[in-house]
Amino acid sequence: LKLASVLFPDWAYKPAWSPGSRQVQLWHFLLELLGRGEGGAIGWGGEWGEFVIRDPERLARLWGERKGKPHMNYDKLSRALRYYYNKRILHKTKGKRFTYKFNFSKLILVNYPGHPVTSTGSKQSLTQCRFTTGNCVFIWCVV
DNA sequence: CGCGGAACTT
DNA sequence: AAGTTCCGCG
Repeated sequence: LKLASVLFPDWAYKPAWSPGSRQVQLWHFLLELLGRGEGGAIGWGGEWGEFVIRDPERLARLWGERKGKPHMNYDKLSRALRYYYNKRILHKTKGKRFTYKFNFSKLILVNYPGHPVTSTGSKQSLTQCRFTTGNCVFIWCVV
C-alpha cells in the first residue's frame, strides 16, 4: 500500500496566519524524501533518527526547486537546519560529516529501518497523529 | 565543514 | 514564524 500524498497533523504546519504558510517546511521535506527512500541525496543513518546527506548540493537543489529558490545551496540549507537546534527538531551528530539527527521525542516512526514496532498498544494510542510515506509510517507524539 | 549573528523576505 | 541571504570565525 502506498499513499500518493503525505499527511501531517495540523500542529505540524506553519500557523495559518503566518506569511508563506502554504509552503512546505524543511523538516517535512526531509522526512518526505527519507520516507520515500529517495536514495542519492539523503538517507537514514546508523542510529535512531539519524540521517546522512549524501549529496548536499543535490539536496539543496531539490529543496530550492520545491520552494522556488533557484539559488539555494548547502550553505543556506544547513543554516536552516541549524535553526532547528533551538527548536528541538534536530541536532547535529558531531564528528560525522553531513549527519544530523531528528529529536524523536516529538516524533516516533514505525517501520523505521532496524527499529520495527510490534506493540499494538502504543500504536493505538497515537493513531490520531499519523501519516504514511513510502513504506514508513510516522506516528507523532504530541508533547 | 560547522557555527550562530544580523538583516531581510515571505 | 520560518526560513533566505550573507558572512566572519574556529
